[in-house]
Amino acid sequence: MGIKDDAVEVRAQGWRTLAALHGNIEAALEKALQSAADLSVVEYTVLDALSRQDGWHMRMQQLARATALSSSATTRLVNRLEDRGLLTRILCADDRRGIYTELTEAGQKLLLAARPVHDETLAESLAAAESVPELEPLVKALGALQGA
Amino acid sequence: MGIKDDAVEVRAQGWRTLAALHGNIEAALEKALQSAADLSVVEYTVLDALSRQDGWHMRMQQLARATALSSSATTRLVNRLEDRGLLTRILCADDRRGIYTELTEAGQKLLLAARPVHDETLAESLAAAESVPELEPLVKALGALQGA
DNA sequence: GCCATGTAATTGCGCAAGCAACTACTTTGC
DNA sequence: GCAAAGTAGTTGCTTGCGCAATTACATGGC
Repeated sequence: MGIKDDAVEVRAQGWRTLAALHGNIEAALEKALQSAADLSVVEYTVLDALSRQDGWHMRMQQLARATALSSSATTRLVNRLEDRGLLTRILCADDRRGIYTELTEAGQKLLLAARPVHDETLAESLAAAESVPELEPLVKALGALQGA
Repeated sequence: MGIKDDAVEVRAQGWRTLAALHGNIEAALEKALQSAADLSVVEYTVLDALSRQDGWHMRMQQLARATALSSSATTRLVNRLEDRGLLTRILCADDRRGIYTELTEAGQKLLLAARPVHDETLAESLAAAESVPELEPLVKALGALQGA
């Protein structure tokens, strides 16, 4: 076991920890958002990303990147949200291939209702993870990212 | 904006970063493992978890927890791997409801072939993420977890 | 011993994801 | 100008997931 092998093992361990924490948080958010606002995590992510965007509109590809989804999945995700009246498609004037998505009133309203649930659930999940020995260091590190 | 509101925003930002990094790594691993060993990330996770277990066997529920999957998904995941001859089901003697899964020779062999690919891809993904300003601090923090 | 309750794993079903093929539009090269 | 190559978004198809119901076994109360 040389230094190099250790580094490999440290990375693998770090990745497992990251995946575990991610899974925990996502599952908790999924459940909470589903029951509070009938939104999945990605759906919330879209609404949230749109609301934090200047002008409140984004192109499909930006959305795909923001959600780490394929473009086909993004299309159908936007379809679902549009069918529910939470956002609208707007054709790009300058590039007629492109499509902007924009939050509707209803979308903003739902997001405002969902955000506290999201934030609280996130806080709870992180707190819970902090009492899991395996996850605790990563949670601390996460909190220290911007926190000073 | 009080201190409390800042904390909320820091957590949300941290979560987005975590999710983004997780997504990047998972996508890269998915592609690499798929083409190198015809394994998905969860499938690799199962083989790897089994190999790092004393006696090389785990119960379905442990596997479900290790992979952050539902029990039904775990059943089908084990089915797939069993059909390919990579692991076998073994009935528990002491609790006849329980089922142990155990790596076969072929499973161990495939894992040994896949592991270098996994580790290299992980290293590359982390290196790539380090040059993304948003992700860089988290990658550093991850490396520092066990790394000293 | 026996019934009620609880737990382990599996199966039916609906849904959302990715890939590949396609359409529509834009840009590049000549 | 116009053909060739590139880019944005959508659709058909397959696959894997979670939830809820089910089967098989274990455990506690009496």
